[in-house]
Amino acid sequence: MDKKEEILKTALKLFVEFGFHATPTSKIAKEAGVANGTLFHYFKTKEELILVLYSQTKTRLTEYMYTNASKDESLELVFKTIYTNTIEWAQENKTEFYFIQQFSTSPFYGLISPEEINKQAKPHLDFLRDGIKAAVIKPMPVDLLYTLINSHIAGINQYLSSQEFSTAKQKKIINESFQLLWDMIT
Amino acid sequence: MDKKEEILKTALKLFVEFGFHATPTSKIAKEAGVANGTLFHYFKTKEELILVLYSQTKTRLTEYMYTNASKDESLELVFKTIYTNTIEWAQENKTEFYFIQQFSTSPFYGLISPEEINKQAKPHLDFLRDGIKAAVIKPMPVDLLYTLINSHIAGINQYLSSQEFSTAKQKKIINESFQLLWDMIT
DNA sequence: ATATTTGTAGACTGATTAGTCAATCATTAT
DNA sequence: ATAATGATTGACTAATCAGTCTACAAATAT
Repeated sequence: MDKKEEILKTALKLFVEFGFHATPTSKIAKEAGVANGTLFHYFKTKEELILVLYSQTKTRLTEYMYTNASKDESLELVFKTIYTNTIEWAQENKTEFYFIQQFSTSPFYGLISPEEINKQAKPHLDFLRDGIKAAVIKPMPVDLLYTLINSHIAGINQYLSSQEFSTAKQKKIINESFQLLWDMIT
Repeated sequence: MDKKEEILKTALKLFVEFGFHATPTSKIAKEAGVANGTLFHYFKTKEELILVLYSQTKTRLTEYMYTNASKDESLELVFKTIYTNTIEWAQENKTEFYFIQQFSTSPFYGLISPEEINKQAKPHLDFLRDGIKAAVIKPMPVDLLYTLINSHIAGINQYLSSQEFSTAKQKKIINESFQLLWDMIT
């Protein structure tokens, strides 16, 4: 399954660089070093390729978010770990993160089933509900909370990507902006 | 200049509904009720049409943001007016707002000159700098502040668009989320 | 009135596109 | 060994695309 991976990897890169509109399948195949037909062997249509790419990438991010977030710790610490993980992943996988955003604000997003969207969001919403029940997080609609947190993270990430920061400086920004967010929601 | 407006209006709608990749100029012309050649009379290329559409729409939003934000009022009140204006505009011009987001997270955004980006952001950054000087807003990089505020607004707007709220409920959400943001940055 | 520019039309084109197909090649199962 | 299955190829096609061109109409200037 080496070629399939190569196609996905190349497609991701080209979509981010040139956009969906200006990335022909022929270019993807060529740059991936496979024949035209091979692409369509693995993906029935260009659209399917795009959708698979999104689901896969989004899943990878979601999985990474919860690494080392052991439930034994305090709610704040777990939340901070998830927060930090997310920004770290975004910084280390800029193309992937940008692709997720590009996809999410495109008409393609409407093709993702509500089930899949809910499935992706569920762990986060559950976590926030726990936080409210424990009277740590302010009582408000979890959907609103979730959107607010996501937007905040997107913002921080945009800022971190806009300039070159040293690792130390970067850590400082992440810590401080976490505190802003945490104070806002608790 | 009726037809030019019609082309822009139709293009906006179609780009949001189908995306850049799946909106041929022929479809825009047809739905706008003009001939194919007319579109290219007003816009040299499809790309130019897209760029003009963005600049125009972004300018309209920026102008609307400052309506009734008289500098005589307190900083908080001015900021709240701008905040409320923005969300109101976004809610009343959902297609336009969505287009701005779609464009901003697409490779087309890279074609906007730094001058134009700075020009659009300048009034906002100046305002924030004043707020910091007046010791009202927390001292931090204005770029970070700006990004954070923008993201917050995008989030609230997304939430407001996700469900149908009554006008009263909507106002309540806007007020409360403003308070969250204001507390966060002051 | 006449000339000039500007707006509008839509048929047309050359290039490009997504996707197909028939034919090999590689791998695994029998 | 032989059969069967899946992977891979690249030439091919039918459709579509952005953009051109010629012609004419309307408005404006001289």
